This record gives sequence, structure tokens and C-alpha cells, in this order.
Amino acid sequence: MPTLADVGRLAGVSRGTVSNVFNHPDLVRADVRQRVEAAARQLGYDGPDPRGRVLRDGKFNAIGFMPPGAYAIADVIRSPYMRELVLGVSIACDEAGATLGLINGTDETRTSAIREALVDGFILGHSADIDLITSAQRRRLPFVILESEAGPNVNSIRIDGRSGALAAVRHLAALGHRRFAILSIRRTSGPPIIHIPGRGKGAISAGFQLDHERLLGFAQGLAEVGLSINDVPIIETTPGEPSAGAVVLDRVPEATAILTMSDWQAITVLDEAIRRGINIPEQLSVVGFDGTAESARTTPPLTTVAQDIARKGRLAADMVFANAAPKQIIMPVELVVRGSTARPRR
Amino acid sequence: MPTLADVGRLAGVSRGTVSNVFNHPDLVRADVRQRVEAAARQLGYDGPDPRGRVLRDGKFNAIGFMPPGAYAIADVIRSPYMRELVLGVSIACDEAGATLGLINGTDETRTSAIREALVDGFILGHSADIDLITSAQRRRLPFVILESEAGPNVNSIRIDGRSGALAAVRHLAALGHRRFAILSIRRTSGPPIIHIPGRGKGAISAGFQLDHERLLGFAQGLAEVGLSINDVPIIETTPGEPSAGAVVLDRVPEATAILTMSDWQAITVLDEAIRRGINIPEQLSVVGFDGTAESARTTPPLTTVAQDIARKGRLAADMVFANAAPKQIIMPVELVVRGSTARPRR
DNA sequence: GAAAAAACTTGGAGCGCTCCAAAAAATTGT
DNA sequence: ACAATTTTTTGGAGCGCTCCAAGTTTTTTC
Repeated sequence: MPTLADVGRLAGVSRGTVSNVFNHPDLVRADVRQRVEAAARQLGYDGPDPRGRVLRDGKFNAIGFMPPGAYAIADVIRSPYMRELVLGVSIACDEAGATLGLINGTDETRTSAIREALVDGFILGHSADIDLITSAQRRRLPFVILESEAGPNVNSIRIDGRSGALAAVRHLAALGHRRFAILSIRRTSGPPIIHIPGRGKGAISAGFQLDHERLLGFAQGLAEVGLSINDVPIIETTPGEPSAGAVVLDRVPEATAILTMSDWQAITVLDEAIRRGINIPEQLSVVGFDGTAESARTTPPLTTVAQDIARKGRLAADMVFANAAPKQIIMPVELVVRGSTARPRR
Repeated sequence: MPTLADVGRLAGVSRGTVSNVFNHPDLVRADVRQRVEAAARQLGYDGPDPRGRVLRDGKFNAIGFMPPGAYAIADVIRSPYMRELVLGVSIACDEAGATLGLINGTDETRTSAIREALVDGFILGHSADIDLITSAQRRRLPFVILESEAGPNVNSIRIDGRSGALAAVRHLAALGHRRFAILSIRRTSGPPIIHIPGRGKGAISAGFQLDHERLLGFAQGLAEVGLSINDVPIIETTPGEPSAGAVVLDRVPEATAILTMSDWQAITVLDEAIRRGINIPEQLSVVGFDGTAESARTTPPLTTVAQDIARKGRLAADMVFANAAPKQIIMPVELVVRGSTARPRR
């Protein structure tokens, strides 16, 4: 491949002038410019190689999105939540004229993927993994962590999960519900983990990582009507687990209301209820979490704790582009009451 | 920022050895390795800077997706069709461990975006733009064009649009339809263009660019029942035009069947029909194109010419990764008959 | 214990570019 | 016509890395 120098040689000018022809044409006299352009054409030179520029300038004109934990980048497109998040990021990229890189990384390669990503900054999907954060900091590029606090020196954005969870419980409690089940998120891979108080499995204690906050909200709401979260069955399922609904209906048939941590989980409950002939909301109330577009289209439409997901993505990308002093943003959530919740049957 | 050389100096070894410690640790004696690692830690050196590697090796470990014409990268996430396509691409990237770059480019910056994209190859969304193709060829990287032929030296993948269109017309004709309208795609921006034979607007002639093939299929099917496409009203709307349905219902109220070039267009017809109290399929049959996931979920579910969109994306990415001799692939389509078509009312 | 073999380390070359201060050329003013 | 000014062009420096052939050290073999 020809280089700047080759073109310069043919046109009888220096490398610097050829560079200017492509990057600052106004600095070059018209006749010289034309000579250089002719030489470039003759050699099939199509402009400066970006690799050289990247080394010299250190800029990639790209930001990276690294999906959370066990997500492949295909899952970013598949998951309604991730997709909406990335939509927000991509809007910011469009405005900035930057490329959006979806960074690939398995559990083992994630830290090296961060070390090597060809980006000017990045967004880490929901991830409390301290190694990743350390890696990110070492890279000395602007980055933002989503749904995970990492101290005052790290950009982070998360929703006010506690308030959202509290609002969900209050809504159900006000309707008269007293028998609950909780679908929580399992952060390691594997089958659903079942915590059923007083049935040999022992009460839950802690270790719910990221989702702790939502549990706190649930606990507070339950306490307000005299219940303890320690007496509520909790089932943890991985984010994409399709059997979540079936497991909760099997294991906690007496519940009149199911609290979840994602619309996806709630939708599995809806689907399974239809399969079993359980009417929602007459026989069972279900509350989702996130307010994805999907949640409005289910039958019945889902009552859910909505957040502005796309806006979160936008804000994250804007923080990366701004590259300013670290900020921690907590975004509000809003309980959207739709058709999946009602008074419990007498 | 410290470099390989700094670490080498501190550890008392050469650059090459430090590089080996990070890239080929097995080649380095254990005690030396530890000394180097200690030095790196002390200096806060976190591994070789990818910029240097990129210049040296010329590899980015990434492929780029450049959306068609007037699409911003956010539209790639928004459009069900593009999203499914990119899903296929992302699956291939996951397997290859590569980053997927969504390349940003307005009409003016698209060629330079291609020239500068930090990727090892790319996929050009539907685009017949000759300049873009020339740009892509100059880059001398593997690339694939979607839904656009560019000769035997260029990788391309497209569906057999003509057969699909033919199948759609035959289906409707077999049901007894004889009064058609066609929703075609306008490839420039602007309001719908309306071609209504014998009403002053003149019959259509040509210039339907990319969509010509589907029109050929429609024409053939119409000819089989003694009709000429020159007598069928054709309305061209831009890909995201929300009024497509309204325009066709306004301008061709006598049609009993509407042929479209995308599920999106068909869905606008469905929506507008509901608004006007027109029953589908009893009063009006509608056929979509593409078979997006959405098309199965409308009310009624859409009869559509389905293609395997995700597979197309996968194939495209695989061709880029393979970097083999240019191929032109034509993918089959399949008419999926669902609820939006029926016999016309007597 | 010396020679042969194996294991490890070195440093030069080169990847292609852009910035910048200084030099050269062209233009302006008197 | 020459000095002063403005416009253009130059080429050195340096970005950080990896490969590789050659050199050095260590281990093995007899």
C-alpha cells in the first residue's frame, strides 16, 4: 500500500504537505494541491491510513459498550432492556459522530477486552465486578458504570431501585395483598435458587449483590403492613431464565401477588399463568420492573416500575464524551399501574 | 503513561522481553517474568497500548456495520429489520470474539467514515451508492454489500425479491383479488410519491432503483392474471414514513389488496384501517415484506414475504471474517400466509 | 568438564501518521 | 528595487508496539 511519503515523492513535495492536502487543504496552494491529488490518484492512495493517525493522535472517535456479566453482544440486541439502553447510547453517538463499538468479552477475556478496546471511553453494563472496574481505571479513559456504585471517583448511573420497589409493594398492599412472592435475580449462572421461609430452606440473609437495594425497598414496604421480608419466599433466577414463572407458581401457589426485578421475569409469570388457566389480575397480581416497551404490550399490560432506559444510555454516553469530573447519578423511577394488578380475591 | 521501554528499563530487560511477558509469557523465564511484572505494577503499566499494536499489526479485531442511506446508528436499533440483521452480525462477532462497530456517517461523511473506520472489514447496509462501493474497494478490506448487486468482484447478499413479490401476487390473485395497490419504497427523502395511472399522474416507467426487482415480480404476477402493472397505482414512501397507510387508503380506496415492500408499510396500513373501521382481511387484504418478528404479532398477523434476516447478517459477517474470493449470494424467501389476506368481498 | 543442544533475551527495523518550529517562497508596501 | 509581511512548505521528532534474526545464557549429554 502506498503511504504519504510515496505520494509526496511522486508529487515532489514533503510528507507534511501531502498530509495537509488531506487534512487541511486550505493550507496548501491550489496548484500544489492538484499535483498531490493527481499523484495520489495515480498511486491509488485513498487518504491517510487511520492506523498511523491513531498512534499519533491517540483518538479513536469511538466509544465502547461492554455488556454486563454473561451477556454476549448478541444478547444486547436481543434483550429489550439492553436494546433500549444501547439505543440511548447510539443517539448520543450519532450526535457526536462517533462509532459505537459493542465490545465482546467472555468472563475470562473481559478485562483484557477492556485493556485493548479501540475506543476513547466506554460504558460498563451492569456490573459490580471489582476487577473490571480496576481494569477500566487503569486504562485511564473516561468510563461509566451502570447500576453499580463504585465510589466517588467513578462515574456511575443507577436508578433509585429502592423507591421503585417500595412503590410496588405499597401499591399491592393498598390493594389488599398480604401474600407475596419475590422473583429476584441470580447473578451467577445456574438454576433458580429458592428461599422459602420455614420450609427447610432457611430464611434469606444477604448476598443479593446488585439487587440488594430493591430488596430493601420491598422489605420496607412489607414492614409498613406488618410483614417481614424474611417470611416472604424469594426465588432467584438468572436474567434470561425462562422457567422463572413456572418455578414461582409451583413453589409459592398461595401468593396473591408476585414482585419481580424485571419485566422479563414478570412476563414469564404472565405466560405461565395463561398456560395454567390462572387469570391475571383477578387471581394473581404481577408487577414488573424496568418499564420496557414490551411491558405495555403484554396481555394484560404489565404494572411495572418504569425507568427511562434510553435516557440512561444517553446520559452515560454523554458523560463519556464530556470526560469531566466523576459524577454519580441516581435516576428516578415511576410506578406505572396497568392491567396486571388488582385487588386479591376474597 | 509508561511504555514497554519504561518497564524494561526498570526491570533491567529489553522492550522485547517485556512485550513477551504480556504476549507470550511462556517464552520468558519465570524469575524474569516476575521481575518484569513487579516493575509493571510499580509503574502502573497495564499492558501494551493497543495503539502501538494496531499500527504494527494492522489488525483491529473488529468489523463494522454501516447502515444504509439515511439511517443513523440509532435507527439500526430502532428498526426491527435492521435490528434483526445486526443480531445476525453480532452472533458471528461473538463467535469470532470480535468487536462490532456501528459506524456513524451522514450522507456527506459516509465515504470518509469508510476510509477511516477502525475495522478489519465491514458490511454495507442496503445501498446501491456507487461512491460508497468505490470507497470500500479502495480500503482494500473485505466487505459485503447487502441487497445490492455490484458485480462479480464484490461480495453481496440479497434476497430473491422477485420470486417473493411474485408469490405474493399469486396468492392474492388465487384468492380472487383483481384491484391492487402497491406501496413501494422511496429512496430519496421527501413526501410520498404517487403514481396513479389515468389520473393525470402518468404511468410509472422505471427508476425504482433497488426495488425494481420486487416490482418485476409484482408485474409478472399481475400479468399472469391479465393485468398490467402500468395500470396499478403505486405509491412510494420513505422507509419510516408513518402516513404510508393513510396515503394509500386515501388515494386508492377501490383496492381490495395492498402489496407492500416492507412489514412496516403493511403495519401502517393495518393501523390506518383500524382507525377507519375497515376490517382486515374481510374488506382489505394486505401483504408485508421481510417477515420481521413484528409481523407475527400484529392484529391480524401479517401475511408476508419472509426472509431469514438474522441469517443474512450472519452470512455477511462470516464472509467478512472469511475474507475469501468474492461471492454473490441470493437467499430464498417464503410467503408466509397469516391472517391479513382473504378472499375479496363480492 | 567440554561440547552440543536447548532455552531465553536482545535490539534494530519498521508500521504511517501529524504536529510544529523554522525555512522558503510569494506578496505587499513604499 | 528592496524590506517587511504574509503565505506555504519542510523535515525532524515521536507516538508504542511486535517481529525476527542473531546473540547470549542455561541445560543436557557424553
